[in-house]
Amino acid sequence: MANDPSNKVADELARLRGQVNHHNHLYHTLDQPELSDAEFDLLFQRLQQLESQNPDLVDANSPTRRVGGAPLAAFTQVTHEVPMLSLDNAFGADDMSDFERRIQTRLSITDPITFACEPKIDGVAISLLYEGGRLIRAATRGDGTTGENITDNARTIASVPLELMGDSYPDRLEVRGEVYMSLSGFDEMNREAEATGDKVFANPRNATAGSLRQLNSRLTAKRPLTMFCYSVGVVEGGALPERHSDILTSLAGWGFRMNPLIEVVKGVDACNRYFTRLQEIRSTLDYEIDGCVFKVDSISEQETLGFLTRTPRWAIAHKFPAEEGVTRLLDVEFQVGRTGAITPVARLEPVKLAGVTISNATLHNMDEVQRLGLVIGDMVKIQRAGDVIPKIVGVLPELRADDSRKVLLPGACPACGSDIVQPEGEVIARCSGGLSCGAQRKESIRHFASRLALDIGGLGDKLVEQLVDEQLIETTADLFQLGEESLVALPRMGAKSVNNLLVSIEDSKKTTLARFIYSLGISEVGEATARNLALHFHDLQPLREASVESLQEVDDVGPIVAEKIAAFFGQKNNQAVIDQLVDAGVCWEPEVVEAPTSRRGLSGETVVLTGTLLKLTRNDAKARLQALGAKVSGSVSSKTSFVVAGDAAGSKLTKAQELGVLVLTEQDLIDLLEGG
DNA sequence: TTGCCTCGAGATCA
DNA sequence: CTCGAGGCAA
Repeated sequence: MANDPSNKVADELARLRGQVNHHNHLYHTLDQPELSDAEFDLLFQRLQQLESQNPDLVDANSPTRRVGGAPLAAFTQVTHEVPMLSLDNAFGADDMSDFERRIQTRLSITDPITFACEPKIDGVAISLLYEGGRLIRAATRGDGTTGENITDNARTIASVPLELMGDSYPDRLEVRGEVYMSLSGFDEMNREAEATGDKVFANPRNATAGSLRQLNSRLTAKRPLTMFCYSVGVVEGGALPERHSDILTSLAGWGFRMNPLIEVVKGVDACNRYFTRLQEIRSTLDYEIDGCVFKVDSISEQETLGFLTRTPRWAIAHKFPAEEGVTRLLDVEFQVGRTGAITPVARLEPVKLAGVTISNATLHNMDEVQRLGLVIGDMVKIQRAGDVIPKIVGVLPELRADDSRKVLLPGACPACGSDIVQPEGEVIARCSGGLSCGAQRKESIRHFASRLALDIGGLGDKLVEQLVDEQLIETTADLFQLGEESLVALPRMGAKSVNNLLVSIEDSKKTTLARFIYSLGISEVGEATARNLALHFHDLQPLREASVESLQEVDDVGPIVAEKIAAFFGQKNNQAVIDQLVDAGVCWEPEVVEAPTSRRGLSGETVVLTGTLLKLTRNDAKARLQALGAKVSGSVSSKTSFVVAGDAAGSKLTKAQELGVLVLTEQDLIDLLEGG
């Protein structure tokens, strides 16, 4: 075998790949090229040529693949093995002191804490997963639990290592960081776009997010993306150092790009000085930052500190003060929410602020309007902080125009004309129309279909609006009675859209008790309370009959919330809608308390069974897949993780092959179920 | 809340 | 080909 010529070629390919990777790393990650561009091109072309002569020896992680590959049908979902959390925010030196004090208390020490300080890059967070030192998957952060598989796109980013350097890396290693565009790269890209008549991007952050969501990675490859790494997720088959800063050093050694401004300091005062210094040099950087991140440097201390619900206790983000803008308040409109709450919304003269054009801002309630002393026609100060929501922070009364008019709460609901009531001492004014108010009906249906509720894809605001206005539906239960005939009659609803909608309505029937409770839209019952109710009552029936007293036994449910819940189930029409939903086939598995350590191997995956299974019954296969967290669906789409094809599989198999969806045999499935 | 990409519908042209 | 809706990210 040693004399097999293909081995020699393979060796040569490996050597060239190594060289290209090495010089790529020197150029893109370390910014210290040793070859001229021409010399590098020569090397690269040699690799390309050899690969094109030996297509069977081409590696998926070859640097030549950075130019992108064939377009995807759609992104698949990825479940993060270690959730990608967000960070708590500090809004000043006081918050920073509190942060250090909390840490000292929890660790029972009084010495200053050692922190790693980093600039907070204004880009898009991603996760890179390596196995045996090879990039096998890249994913967006998504909601922190589930993101999108953007491996093809990430491969095109020159500073993302395709193969790790050295040999001391863990066998499985997930590296996290921020993808962004340098300001110079962004400007150059827009200049070119302008020259060729293409559309220009509004700001580097949105351009980055858009580039990563490109199904055609060849287009992503043309965008000037780069990344800084800042933490790790999964680590298996190898150990990392005891300090965060040393982990980053290890990462750099394996080929990851690190921000050069990262520093380790002692004590919160030094953190604040770092913050001030970064604020000063912010405008000189070639990338956008919106603040600093401070992390407890000791990993064992991090572990002792642990996590709150959504954020680690050992890290905090300190954002720079928000940019302010001034514009004119053109009008205040009133929107009606799901529970009838009337919310004033400011219509503003469009103004550029931090890279986007602001023309709307919520005002929350009339107290806020009073507090600001808002008058229509006023010039107002607006902010768009690190958070995303624009906010009116004040008025400039000296610029008040003569034709200004006061903001008045309307007496009647703008949607249905019912009286607007505001109980004494309450901040929120409400439409008294209940579900006879079209706006409230629309909002409750929209809530029912929303992602965290029954997640009916394709049923957006506009469609709900149409369905209610055309009187095709009145309650959420009516959604399940919708037929093809009535839907195709709607504007912009062709056969395809109608079918997609009906399929996602059908899919939504299989849900969880917690989602179902949440979907009902009971006042004060959000995602967390719905989950607590589901865990406490295990099924719907006892909840439907629960007394105010027994409801208060549920975690985080006090007298007020209990009263709201009991009142909701006390209404005959609510009970009737629930009956109709259950009759229509909305169902859920009995609620089991999930052990926090149990990792369900297929969660987030969608599986389709087709053809005749010989060794398993269909129901058995379905139940066992679901037990592993998979969603078993009836139709193949690009979201399908894999299709199990039994005997005499038909159109679903064809569809799967068309979409390039993985197809497993029955034996594969059995192996999967038994082996994990 | 805005900006981005994708998809499907419907218009326009061949 | 253009437009608008839906979904995603911050």
